[in-house]
Amino acid sequence: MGFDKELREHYFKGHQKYLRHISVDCIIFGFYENELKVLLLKAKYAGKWALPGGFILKEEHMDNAAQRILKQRTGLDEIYLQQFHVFSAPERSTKKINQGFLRNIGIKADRSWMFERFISVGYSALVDFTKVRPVADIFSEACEWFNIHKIPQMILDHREILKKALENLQTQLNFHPVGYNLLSLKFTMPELQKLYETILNRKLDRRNFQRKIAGTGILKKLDETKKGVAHKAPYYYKFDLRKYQKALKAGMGFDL
Amino acid sequence: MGFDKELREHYFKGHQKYLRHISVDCIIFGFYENELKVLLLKAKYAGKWALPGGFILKEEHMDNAAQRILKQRTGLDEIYLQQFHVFSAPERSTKKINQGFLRNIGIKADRSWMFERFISVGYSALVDFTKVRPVADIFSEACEWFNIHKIPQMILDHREILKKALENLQTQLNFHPVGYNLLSLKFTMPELQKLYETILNRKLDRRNFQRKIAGTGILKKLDETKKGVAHKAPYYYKFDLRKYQKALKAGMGFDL
DNA sequence: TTTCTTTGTGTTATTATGACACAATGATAA
DNA sequence: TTATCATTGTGTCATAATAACACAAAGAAA
Repeated sequence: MGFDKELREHYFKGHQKYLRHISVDCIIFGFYENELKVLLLKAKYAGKWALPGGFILKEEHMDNAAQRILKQRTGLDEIYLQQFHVFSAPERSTKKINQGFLRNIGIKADRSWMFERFISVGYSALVDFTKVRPVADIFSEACEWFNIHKIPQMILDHREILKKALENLQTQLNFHPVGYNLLSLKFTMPELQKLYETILNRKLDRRNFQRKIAGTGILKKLDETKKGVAHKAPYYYKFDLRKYQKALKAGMGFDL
Repeated sequence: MGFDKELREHYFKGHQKYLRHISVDCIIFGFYENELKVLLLKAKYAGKWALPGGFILKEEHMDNAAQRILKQRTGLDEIYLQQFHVFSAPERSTKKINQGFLRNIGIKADRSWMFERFISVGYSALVDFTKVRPVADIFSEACEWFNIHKIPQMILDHREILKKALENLQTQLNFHPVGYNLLSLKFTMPELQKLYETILNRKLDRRNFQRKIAGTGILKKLDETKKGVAHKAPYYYKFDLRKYQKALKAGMGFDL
């Protein structure tokens, strides 16, 4: 079958295309139905889940490698992303796991470049959940969203990477356009607040939140209100991109 | 001569010891005579200066590689350091520069691993200037401190790396023990303030600074005052390490 | 003894923050 | 048709943090 041929190709000839010892792992954050979610892949046979990842082409910028990988998994171009940490423990990628995987699909390869040690650079990506069309890679049998607080068993140190990514998202909240990238173009104030609450994992005062956000001037209130909703309909807002980016550089100027 | 033998060894056999394609570059910050300084190496023949750097042993944690490199350049153990960014532009390390260097010292080697592309992880280190004993490496003819605002011509993208390191130091100021690592055990309030002013590159109000720092409870005032100084003698202070580390986790709780 | 610069310790006006109240809205139920 | 009720929009107030500023104490130098 075609997949196996592609896999063999990868194990035996991948080192001609990619840099050795370096990989990229992406944490793709989305926000849907008031939940913070991450996109994960189910590793074939292993039964465990994995972060979307890949390798760096010999003449490719690492940021572009991350973009390429993200495009393949989500279908989206120009995703907002940033590197947040390098994971370099020598024991983090073990030969055994990879070899076990190969045996399962009937490939014998003891000296593949894939068995060498890998140092992985973690990238954090913020995407519009509704625009993503998840696609599994050749190592995986599924590609699905998971609630950040209901993560399944994961391979290698991927759980640890995920944890670090979330911590990073929390501490850097005021320096990155989470609202713009995780929400749709139009959104209501309660939606924006819920996003912040979900990321920070704590309640915020509704009135103070509104005052502080409004105080930065990054929002444009629309005349339109949300339709078909019980109780009082909230107004829609859009970001004032110029002011948003300006405010982010200075760190938004408020604590929540 | 011994150096050349070591160099040949490195170019021809280094790939047996080290991971390919990955290097570590360190920005070593020190504070002396009210100036923020960085430790640089003068590249042999090139005439330009370079960041202290090196490679990762095949079974070594990247953090340990950085510690090992720092130990060799400064003589110090257990230096405070943190990774801050990965530099991965494919054109950042050019074959030409390395080959030119080799020609200058009379070595012919077209296919050395050193000519392959390198992705470099930037580490930021905070050290006690007075304890450092600078030592050049085999690629360098000198190892010296430079004022952060008087940086000489540098090789490759090292200037850019330095810039990013400084930006990182500035934005992360409240999350890292700059005072504890850059000053001596005993220090005066004006010294601490000058450190902050130098890093942030702006003046701070003397009285407000003192109040905010004192407010965190991270300082212990000593009975001793500084001797042999013109005008009123300032008191010495020490850090209350327990409270310092606690305060850092929360980000010090103040803006300067 | 006087001068002069720097340190130590205030005060005050302004601004930001957290805690809280009430009227307006509009779908749903009576 | 009207009442209900959860939710939104907007406001107030007490408190805390901040910026701006003043003056006395120290102690070497003149």
